[in-house]
Amino acid sequence: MAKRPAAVIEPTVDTCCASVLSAPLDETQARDLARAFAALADPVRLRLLSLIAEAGEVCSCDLLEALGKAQPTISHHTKILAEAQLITGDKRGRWVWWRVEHDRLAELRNTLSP
Amino acid sequence: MAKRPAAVIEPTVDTCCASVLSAPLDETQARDLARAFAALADPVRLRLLSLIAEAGEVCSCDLLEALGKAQPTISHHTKILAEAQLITGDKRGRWVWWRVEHDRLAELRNTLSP
DNA sequence: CGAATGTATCGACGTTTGTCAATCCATGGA
DNA sequence: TCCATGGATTGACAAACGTCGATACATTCG
Repeated sequence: MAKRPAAVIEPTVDTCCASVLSAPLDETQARDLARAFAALADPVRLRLLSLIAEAGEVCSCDLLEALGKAQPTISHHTKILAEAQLITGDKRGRWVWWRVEHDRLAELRNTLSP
Repeated sequence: MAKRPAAVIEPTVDTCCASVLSAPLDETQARDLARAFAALADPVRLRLLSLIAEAGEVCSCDLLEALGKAQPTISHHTKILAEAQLITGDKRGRWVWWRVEHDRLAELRNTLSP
């Protein structure tokens, strides 16, 4: 399990999003952050994310049967997660391989820190 | 600023929610977590949360003018945040004083940790 | 090339969500 | 007791969202 490429990650973080707790957000910050959390506000997307995280890399076809949803539905959800930069897709041959953007996840985590 | 009562907080944490990244979520976990993130997925609620966090304690009347929304709208949002256990309201006299549930916020933060 | 297959896009449908005017409830002061 | 005030609830409406069948696009294989 977890054939993630070892990775050293987590260098460039928290240069993007303001913390919710440190100072009142202006409307733009609030709108952007809300959009990011909205990507996490769906059970199918959370399961999708956790499946990708566990496997390291997954192609959409695997997600289909794992989640019991129609193919356009899965495609819809991967798109939303990708737009939120929580996953990225790599099209290799006929398949798209998805992996988690751990840096982005850390950014979001930081917005909830004091 | 920040007249928070000193507080020692952050003792009992992470006994509630499974991490999104450690193992695939089942449908129940995913549904509950999604509901929690949905509470954060609205710009008005994020600003509300950050206003309460900054002030330590705020009554709804102050939030009204700060956010430029009608009173039922504010009431609606505080209810959703309270149901998600992200804030708690204390009715003292005629006013309700809101404060942030930092423990709950830490729980959510942990669900995004590896 | 043409058939097969993995994904994305489109269109439609039912549900959920954010918003506010009107109203109700509860508390405190006259 | 009566009135004033802060907040919650109700009802209505428009916008956004999740879902899937049909279809289009792209790549691979024969």
